[in-house]
Amino acid sequence: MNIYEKKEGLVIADSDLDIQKTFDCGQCFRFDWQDDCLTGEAFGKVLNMQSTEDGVLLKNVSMAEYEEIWKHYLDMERDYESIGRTISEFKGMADAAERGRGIHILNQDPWETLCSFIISQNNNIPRIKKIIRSLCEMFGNEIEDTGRYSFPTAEVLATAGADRIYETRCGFRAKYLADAAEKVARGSIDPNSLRLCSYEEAVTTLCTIKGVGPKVANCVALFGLGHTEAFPVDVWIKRVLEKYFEPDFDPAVFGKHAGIAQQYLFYNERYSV
DNA sequence: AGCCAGGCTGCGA
DNA sequence: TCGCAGCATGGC
Repeated sequence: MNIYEKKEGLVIADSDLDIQKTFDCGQCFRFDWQDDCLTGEAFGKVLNMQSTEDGVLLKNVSMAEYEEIWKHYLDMERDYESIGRTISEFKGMADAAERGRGIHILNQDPWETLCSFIISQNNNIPRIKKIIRSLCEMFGNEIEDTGRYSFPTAEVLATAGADRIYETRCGFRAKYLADAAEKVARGSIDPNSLRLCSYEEAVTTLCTIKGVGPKVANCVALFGLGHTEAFPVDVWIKRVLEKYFEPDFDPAVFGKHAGIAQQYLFYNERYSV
């Protein structure tokens, strides 16, 4: 990998990172394409990316900002090529690992990830994105006159309450978001601290929130807490497991790479071909 | 028009 | 403990 600054921004060269796969594989709902530019919000900032022949260009990003925020967000320090080789050695994984090459597991904000996947239940991706945008516009703050809004804090959502959250058209999930906001605002759950405890403890804690079950908790563990052994099972993954694996197959065999294997399987089944 | 969506809760057996 | 209807809304 080779990182350097130029006048448009920062270039990540000689990296396996594929922003198309990474941001279009359903782990993140805050980015959109305009032509070949990918723009969205994370950690209260706007990020603008483009895949160029030199590598991935992060527009108007300095080396300092990259080091401080985006390197970790984009999970640039993990050796995905090595992990991909390991995963592809498991029976039935070679194809998925090959097609999923370039996917990174984003290190998203834990609180935002929790809300995003509460919203995701029994929902489709375009509408999930729409609801999250409404939440940000109604309860977040505008980021430097960009017309884009930060994700609201738990305190703001707790104060707003289920009735006002309902105005985002999120339906029955409003009361779930309100419960999550209340628990976090009161301090009975601290999403950031769940990064530091075990995967099992994080999932158990998350499941005490109304509307959070095993699938949502595993998505939060994987996409927001860095617990890469998480293996979210949704309808797509259930289908994959039934089609290609033995009935008694246990994803725990992937160990700490289970979440990455899961993303490869999900992407392969859902998006490729 | 009608099925389905990166599921979960609450109920009944 | 397991199975399953119901859930709000809107994408396709």
